[in-house]
Amino acid sequence: MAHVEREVGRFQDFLQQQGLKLTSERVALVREIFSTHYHFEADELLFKMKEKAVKISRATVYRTLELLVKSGMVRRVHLGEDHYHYEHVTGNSHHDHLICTTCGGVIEFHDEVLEQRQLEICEKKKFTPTFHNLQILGVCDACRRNGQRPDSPDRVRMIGQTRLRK
Amino acid sequence: MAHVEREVGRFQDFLQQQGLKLTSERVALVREIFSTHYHFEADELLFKMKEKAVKISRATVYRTLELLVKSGMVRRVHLGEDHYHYEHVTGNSHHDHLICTTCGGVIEFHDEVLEQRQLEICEKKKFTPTFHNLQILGVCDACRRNGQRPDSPDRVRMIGQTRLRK
DNA sequence: AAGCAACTGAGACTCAGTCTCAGAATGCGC
DNA sequence: GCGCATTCTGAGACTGAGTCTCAGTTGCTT
Repeated sequence: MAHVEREVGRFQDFLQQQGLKLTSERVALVREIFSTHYHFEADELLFKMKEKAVKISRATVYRTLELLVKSGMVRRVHLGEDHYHYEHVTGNSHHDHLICTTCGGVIEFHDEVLEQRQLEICEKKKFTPTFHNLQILGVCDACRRNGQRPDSPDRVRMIGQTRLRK
Repeated sequence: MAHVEREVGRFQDFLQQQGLKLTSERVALVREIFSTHYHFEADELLFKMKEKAVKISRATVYRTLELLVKSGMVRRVHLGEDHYHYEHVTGNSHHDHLICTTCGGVIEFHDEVLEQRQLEICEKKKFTPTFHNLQILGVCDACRRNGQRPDSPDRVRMIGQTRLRK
């Protein structure tokens, strides 16, 4: 919990610095975000707040997420679905994702070799990178053991669209 | 043009094999897709057809794209925007993307070191990969020379949302 | 404590993508 | 070449994530 309050403080600093205000809605959202979910969706957050009988409108959820992204405390990521997900930014630790197309689970990893090689590629192409985004889709250990075949004939559709939906 | 007709043939083979029909709309779309655009959006395609006075409904565009994806001739990709893009699948050549957040341009690349390393990571995590997806966002050579600063204070918002829009 | 800028909620709006269904076209069997 | 089941198409309603607007509210500076 102390940890969560530290995040609230960080956010307050950011807001103050921008001439913005720390409202009760913003505090509630930051607490919710940093007390549990590592990866989450905007609608999920909206739902959780409603569950807790804290009334916060959709517009406010999106507005606050935008501020959190600007402040660098939260990052917006694509996880293979057709809408955004968000995740905490802990320190500077950039990482990428393995996404199980069977259970929807997400495994994070960070690999220096990969990072370095990407920089080399950018240099070769005279490209100045600011950010990157790698998702590897497939089947996790648990799902594979449960007899899920990773390579069904329909795999293209699975990955592209429906599998992760709903 | 002969090249385009070969793609039409490939699509016809696929349709036949699935007990589906080769309609004039499908032919027109395949021709349009494979005669120019390497990367394209569904709406862009819809617009181009309207421009050429070929009347094809949105539903048909999306349905045909779905079939092309299933046939393996086209791939659905995320290019950092909040909706899908599509690209040709030429042979088996998988590749990833450098995306310029200033001009919206896309540079493709393929790198075996990167591919290999990803497989190693998956192995270590007991993850069975089927597909992956890497975008590196940044500023291309031309835009950098034009004095665009890659690291503006607003960079997070730029990358995450607005920059590529519209 | 006042005042004003910033904030909020409700709901209208947008935009990509999907679905439905009645009418149209394809192509297989003859 | 023709009939006809099957598949396709277009129009437009629908969905769901996300954005915008505006009138009323709240935080914070003085």
